Amino acid sequence: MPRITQRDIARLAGVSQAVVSLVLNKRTDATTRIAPETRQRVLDVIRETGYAADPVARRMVRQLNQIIGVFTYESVFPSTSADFYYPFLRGIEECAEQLRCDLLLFTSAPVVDGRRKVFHENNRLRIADGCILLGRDIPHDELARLNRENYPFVAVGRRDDAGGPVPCVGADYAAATQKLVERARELGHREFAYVGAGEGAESADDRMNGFRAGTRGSGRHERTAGRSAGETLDALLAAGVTVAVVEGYADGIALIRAARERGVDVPGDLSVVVTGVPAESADADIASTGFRIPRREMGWQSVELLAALLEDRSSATLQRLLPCHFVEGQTLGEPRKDRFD
Amino acid sequence: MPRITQRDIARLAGVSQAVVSLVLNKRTDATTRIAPETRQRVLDVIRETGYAADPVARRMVRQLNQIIGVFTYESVFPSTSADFYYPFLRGIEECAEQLRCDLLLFTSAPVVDGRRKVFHENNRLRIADGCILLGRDIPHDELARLNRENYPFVAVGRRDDAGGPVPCVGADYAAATQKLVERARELGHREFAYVGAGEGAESADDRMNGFRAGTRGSGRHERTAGRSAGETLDALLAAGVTVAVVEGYADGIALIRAARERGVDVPGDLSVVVTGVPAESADADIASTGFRIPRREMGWQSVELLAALLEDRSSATLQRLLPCHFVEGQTLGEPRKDRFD
DNA sequence: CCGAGTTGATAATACGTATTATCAGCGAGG
DNA sequence: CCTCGCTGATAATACGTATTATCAACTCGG
Repeated sequence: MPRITQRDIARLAGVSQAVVSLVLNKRTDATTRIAPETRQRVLDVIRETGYAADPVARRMVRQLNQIIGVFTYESVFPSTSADFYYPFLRGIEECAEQLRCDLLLFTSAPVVDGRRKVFHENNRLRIADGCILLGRDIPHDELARLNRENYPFVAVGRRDDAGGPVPCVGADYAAATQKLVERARELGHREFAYVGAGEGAESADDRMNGFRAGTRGSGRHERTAGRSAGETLDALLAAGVTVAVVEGYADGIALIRAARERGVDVPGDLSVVVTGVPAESADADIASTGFRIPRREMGWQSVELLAALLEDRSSATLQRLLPCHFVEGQTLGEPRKDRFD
Repeated sequence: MPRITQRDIARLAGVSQAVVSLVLNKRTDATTRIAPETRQRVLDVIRETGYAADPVARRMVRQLNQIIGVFTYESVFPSTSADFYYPFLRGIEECAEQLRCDLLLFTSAPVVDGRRKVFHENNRLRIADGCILLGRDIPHDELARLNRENYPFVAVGRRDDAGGPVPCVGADYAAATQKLVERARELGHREFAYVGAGEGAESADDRMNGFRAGTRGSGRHERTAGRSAGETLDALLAAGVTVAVVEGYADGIALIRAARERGVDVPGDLSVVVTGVPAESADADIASTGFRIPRREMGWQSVELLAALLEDRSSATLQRLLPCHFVEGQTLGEPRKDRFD
């Protein structure tokens, strides 16, 4: 049962294949004219046979596939990754839908050590017109290669240059973190500490930079790697810190829990602000103060930016930074005046 | 920045386009021979350029693209749909990954009245090798048309015939529901009621059939449409029902809550079993008894079945039914012996 | 030194559609 | 009668890949 083609329609209507195509595409240029009765005859046959043009052949002729690739550095749907990827993907899906594009998830990329690699043996990136890159951290060399190959892509999350500026849609962690510090300062805080790596990924760098700007370089830096929340808490209290700016949400929650367990009042004895509160806070018992990352909007705009790149390479701004909105929680308060009494 | 083609590769490697194609397809027939050094030269260029064959052109000639379409009747990522789609997609992603296939989400299909339509103006189904259909209910006419057009697809969830058997991977609601009833019978229950539509969708039909088989036709049927949980509860109690077999999880929870509010003890006064408990019960305060739908496994097997269809049209079993596992909760108990005393 | 067989590569073609160039027919104006 | 302009349709081609037929060069046995 071979597929019905325009040739078949043409034969049935007693015309040429070209006429069928012209009728289908409703061409009414001055250059292409079709007699009304001929057009009707073709339309009749099409209706009778239920013919529909093969979209694949159609795409052969038009260059773009209307397919946007989505490359995730971890599997998308396992629940461990879900909370992270979901909001981004929601925005991506919504924008793609509006642009009438399909989304291609590169599940074929082999997972090595829990991570996918863009450039592997049988790379299929070019199936899509362009690609959205999604991941906690994206290897610098892969970004560089994408740039080198002039492949249209957009990273979700700000990225440092890699053989040229990397097209990306990020969140303005620096400004948001700085604003958190300023707010704490207004409440009377003077002893700040940044809790987390503070380096490595761009997102950490940005937060640390914002922290430094807000504290005028006077803040402490408590690294969490290899330490328990309790140990970090001890270090903070010993140093006389009154407000902890925590890099990761999970670390923030852990710190607050550790404080509660020891009878350290939050925010009475120690204020804790988190640089990234999930959209739906999983821990209902703790309403942490901090800012929200506009993940959905980032997803949306990354697709929009990619579409702009595909239309016109000389697009204005290759990098977009979206503002984060303050989240009023219950873990930031005034510092205790009498704490050294 | 035109697309890289085999012609480009051929030029760079100093061979003809045909050789590139032959190398790519790893042809080792006696009729097609390629010198090892030539092959290597081509492979080198391919690797350097990151070339990947245009799937659309490929599809023109061959049948397969290594692309599996995923058609969802609602948007996937919005949180309202997430809980439903998520487990299916997890299985789909995992299986596709193993098969080295990419997933194409048909986000281009326009959403009308909150639902997508497969067959619309510019249908792109054939870009994929085949398609997984995912949705609470799938229009019968679309299934029929897919069958008529001989397009390879698999529906997730059992479907009635539509111009022939519909390839699908479903859950055996009938058997699972019947087993629930039997279990209640063993505990001493004799007054059963099925709560829900009990018809319309295949999933409802199956549950109802299982219920009828389990009750030997003696059970009641309480429809929920247009009624509050309280009204349903009243009807159940008035009829002397001791165990309610509830179609939807949300309805089940609502019924239990309504009972609690009125001081009706569950399961003391009324047992409630649910025909479909989510993997991660969102309502932590209620551990409902029922069975779990193997959503992830359904997703996985649907891809596997589709792959089988693509390899060999005369596949053995077009329809698969997976068993549901009993979930021991706290809403099914022995009926009160003295309730009429 | 010639015909046959082998090796390695290429030219040609098909897939189904969209588009462009071309062409046959015809009526009108010169 | 010839040419021009116009109408309506067709032939030809391109898109990128896979496959088949073909072909040049070389080897080898006789």
